[in-house]
Amino acid sequence: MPPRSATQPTSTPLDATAWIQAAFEALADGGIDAVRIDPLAKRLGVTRGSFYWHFTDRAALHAAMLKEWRKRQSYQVATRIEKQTTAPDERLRQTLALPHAGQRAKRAAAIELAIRLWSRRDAEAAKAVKHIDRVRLSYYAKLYGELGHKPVEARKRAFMFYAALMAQAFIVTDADTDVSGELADMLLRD
Amino acid sequence: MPPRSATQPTSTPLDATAWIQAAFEALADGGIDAVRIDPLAKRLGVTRGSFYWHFTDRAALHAAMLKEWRKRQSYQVATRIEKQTTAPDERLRQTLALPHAGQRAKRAAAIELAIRLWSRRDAEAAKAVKHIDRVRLSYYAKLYGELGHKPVEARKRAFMFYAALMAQAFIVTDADTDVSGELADMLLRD
DNA sequence: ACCTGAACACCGTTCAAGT
DNA sequence: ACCTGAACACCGTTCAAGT
Repeated sequence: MPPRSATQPTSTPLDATAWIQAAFEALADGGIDAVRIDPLAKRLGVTRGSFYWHFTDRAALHAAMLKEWRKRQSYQVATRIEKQTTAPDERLRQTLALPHAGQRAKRAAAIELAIRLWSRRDAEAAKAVKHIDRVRLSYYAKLYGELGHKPVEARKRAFMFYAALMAQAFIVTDADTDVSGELADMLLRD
Repeated sequence: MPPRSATQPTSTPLDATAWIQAAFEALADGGIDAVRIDPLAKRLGVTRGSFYWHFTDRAALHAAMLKEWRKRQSYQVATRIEKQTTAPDERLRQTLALPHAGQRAKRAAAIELAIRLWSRRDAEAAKAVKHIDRVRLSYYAKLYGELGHKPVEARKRAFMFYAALMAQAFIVTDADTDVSGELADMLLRD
């Protein structure tokens, strides 16, 4: 049994976290249907049976994934940017630049997409997506508010901003045609 | 092998129709996830393998089900009522009374619900639902138009009418508290 | 505390062989 | 034309037994 590398040095006992991490890997690769216990076990270098020490069943893993995603996204939306700069328009610009941070961003986009697909057939996933959308939109609206826009206008702009952000993450584009700068100018003018 | 009764006298060779019919039975009972080849085969009194003479795979069965549903619903929306009466308001009243036609109606409602659930995670199912919704709404709007309402108003009323029809079919209610009459009065006044 | 191994159950799919 | 039977593959779940 060779694997178990990306997660642990070489054969420390696994914990639930390792399974969740592997699950996100599979999710990014093949969507929620690819999150199957048997392949995950192989990937982690353990047997199928060991999964059941950490989770009661597959549904429990799914629930844990959603919880983790909610946590990560709620944290990221503001904190990562807040630390780097304080001007609201700079925060918006930097948020818009995030999808270009290479491999990490690609994986994040894949997970984002997979969860949104999943949410079409799973009520819990749908709840998580709805929640995160609300969190993000509120944050962007807050920033636009700080730029002097009235609440209704700020909400509208926040929506357009979010749409642009999504589009950037999901639409396939050549690396050399990065338009995030122009996009930012557009979304921030007036 | 005893079964194969509801469909055929006693052991005529099956055709695709028999599988589709059994599939709808399973759909009404347990949703799209209950439409599995193995249980269907048992229900039909044949082996799993025979399925593959009629369909290339499970997806083909799903596609056939949607095609059949579209056909049936497109036909039913108008034809069944058109034959019985000619006055538009009477047609609306009779449409509203349909969900009370006992066992048949219950099964239809179950299928309707199952397909709508399914449509949340299946693009083809979603297309079928969208199409049928359009067909139904157009028909109701046409009837309201014949009652003298202007197009926009007719569309609004058609929507409310459709909503009421759905609600009647899906909301669990005591048999003795049939409100379809009052509903019809409300939806047809002015 | 964490995992193996083996077993069971349930299915989708394929296909040669039957009638 | 329609179906059987057997095989294969892939998984979820359980659980006694190991360390």
